[in-house]
Amino acid sequence: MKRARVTLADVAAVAKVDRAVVSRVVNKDPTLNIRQETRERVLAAIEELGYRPNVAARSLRTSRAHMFGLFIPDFANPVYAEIIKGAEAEAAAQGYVLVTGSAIGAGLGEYMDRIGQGRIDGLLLAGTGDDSGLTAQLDRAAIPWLMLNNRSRGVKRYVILDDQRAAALAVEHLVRLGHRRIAHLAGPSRADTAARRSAGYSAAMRDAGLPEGPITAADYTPAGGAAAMARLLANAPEGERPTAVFVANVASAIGAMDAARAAGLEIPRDLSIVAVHDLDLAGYLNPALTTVRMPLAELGRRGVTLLGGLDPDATVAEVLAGPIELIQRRSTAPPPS
Amino acid sequence: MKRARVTLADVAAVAKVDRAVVSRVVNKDPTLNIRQETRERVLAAIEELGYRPNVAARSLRTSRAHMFGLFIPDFANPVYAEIIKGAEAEAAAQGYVLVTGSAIGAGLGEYMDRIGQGRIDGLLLAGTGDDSGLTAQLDRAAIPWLMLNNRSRGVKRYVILDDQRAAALAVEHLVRLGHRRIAHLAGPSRADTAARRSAGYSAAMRDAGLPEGPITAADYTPAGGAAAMARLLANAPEGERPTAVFVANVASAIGAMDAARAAGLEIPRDLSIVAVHDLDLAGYLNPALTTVRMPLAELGRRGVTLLGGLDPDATVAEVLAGPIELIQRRSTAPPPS
DNA sequence: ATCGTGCGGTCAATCGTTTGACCAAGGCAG
DNA sequence: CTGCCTTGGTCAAACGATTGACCGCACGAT
Repeated sequence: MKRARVTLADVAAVAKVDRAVVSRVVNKDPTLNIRQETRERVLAAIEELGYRPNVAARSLRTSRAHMFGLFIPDFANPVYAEIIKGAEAEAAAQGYVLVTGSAIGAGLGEYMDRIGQGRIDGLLLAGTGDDSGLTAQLDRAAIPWLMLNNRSRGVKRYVILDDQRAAALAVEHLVRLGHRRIAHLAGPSRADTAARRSAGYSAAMRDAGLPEGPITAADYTPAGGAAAMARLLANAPEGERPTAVFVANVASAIGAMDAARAAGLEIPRDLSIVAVHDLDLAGYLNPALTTVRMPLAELGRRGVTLLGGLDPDATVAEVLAGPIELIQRRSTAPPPS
Repeated sequence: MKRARVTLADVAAVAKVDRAVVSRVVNKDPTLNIRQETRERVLAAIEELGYRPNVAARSLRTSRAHMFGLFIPDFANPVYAEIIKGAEAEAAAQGYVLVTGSAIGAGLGEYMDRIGQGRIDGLLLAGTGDDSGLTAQLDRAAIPWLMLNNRSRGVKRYVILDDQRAAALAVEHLVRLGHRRIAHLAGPSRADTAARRSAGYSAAMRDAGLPEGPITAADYTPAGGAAAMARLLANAPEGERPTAVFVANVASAIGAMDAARAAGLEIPRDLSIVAVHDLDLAGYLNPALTTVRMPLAELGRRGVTLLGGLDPDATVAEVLAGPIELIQRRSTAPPPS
């Protein structure tokens, strides 16, 4: 069992050529002039020895790490799982490795310290609030970065989804069912997605000629959704309780449904619920949750693509075109008559 | 805006010392003899220039990448999210970066190719079936590896949880409630966790003096759980339908509950359900799901710890001691009388 | 006067790849 | 015969950090 690592020099020795030739063969250098026979000798030697290029040496020399970073707030949020999948697939297609890190314990700053200098060629920031000190630091290190699904103050590089349209789709669905008192369970006030969905809600209500219902902020978690729904129901004057709620996030919606049940309401008979982001899970809930599907994987993919050919100084402001559709299930129905 | 990266040599020049001194200061080399004043000059220069060590150069020289890999089947499975969290926290504590990859598209083999040689110092394999060719390849590359929550044929390095005890806890809970016909919705037949939970189920049934109920295999997904539950109910002779089901995984359980409802059963009145793995979500389902909590984050943490000081040839076979507890919620109740 | 030793550093080889520059031999045109 | 091009490679200097070996000086002991 040989376990000393095999280097270019070893391969070169076996193939009886210079290291340079092996390197150029490995990297398919088009400027290399080589006899077919020699090339085969080299390839055979590589195969025989099981040669794999040493990435450390390679990236020291080329100053490209062939890695992208993806920073997310929390792995437990399945919304990010979709984004990761898309990003990972695209990174793999480009021959890059994706290293996903979360805000566990420390924040992005500490993550960057661990990542160190020269470990990644670009960084995707998903769902991270604005931290202008940090983006400045990234700029100083000349690391291209891009915000996913999140803009923040003064930031000039992001790609987002059309959350406004998603919200409108949800509201229009409720309106079509006959609802007139439609509340909004929004996301946390710091989140840009929350703001965009709220804007979509407001615009759609206006378009439908309806007055805005109560709006309550909630974390993107079941617990947050439950608490917010409880508050929303407690504050509604008797007889003016909303007949439907547009929830900004599917995780909150799960908690919100539970809180509504705890308040004695039956879904969808007494209250319709529709939420943003379609998860596998949504169809198996009780009742199955009506959602708006967003192209999350596509967002991850697009992020990596952009990062690939990005001038560190470039400006990117893109709203991803992609299918956004309403998935109707059992949690929405006409209002009680 | 200076963006040429600053190297040891730059710092050394500013501090008017040799590169070696700077290196030793950065790495806190205990053999270094240095005047306090000089050390401060060096630290000041580092601060002033914003020096960060270049990881490529460092790992080329030391042949340690300060990265661990973690390979999982699917990011969308929240069970892995917990493991990742624990592993990431521990890796961070050790000054390592965790690079988590999934089986997207290609398998572990292709992942290893992208990771290349020398990019990671160790690899954690979570929930990956046996692939002896691959572990052999890892051994050849002298990369320490460890299976998490999964043993496979002939593999001598793993750390697992006490799934057998978890299963027993669940079954005992059902028995205590008075159930006698307890079915088992197992995991996929290839999964080692499924086998261990099934063994726990069988042992607990035996201990309780009860005959094993029907056992059906299901993927660890809502869809898999739904399909399996439908099969299980269809196959049960009238009048001998189980009054409770022990489900091997929480994701399957969500689907299983839905299928039970679709068959006209009410939970827990007609059928009690208890599942392995406690997720945040479980408490907000309708009805809230009784689960067995497993120390998943601890598993990830322990994996990294072991990987840290691991001789590539060592044998590890550990059952993680950690709290396993039943979280009783609304999905379990005494059987119909 | 000599030796040893502790202090406060310096020197330079090394890790494995990449890549611009260079070169020998053969062929062919003038 | 000379000059020049093409083919098929070779040479060696980087990339940036680490680390064992070494060194000059001062001081105290013998």
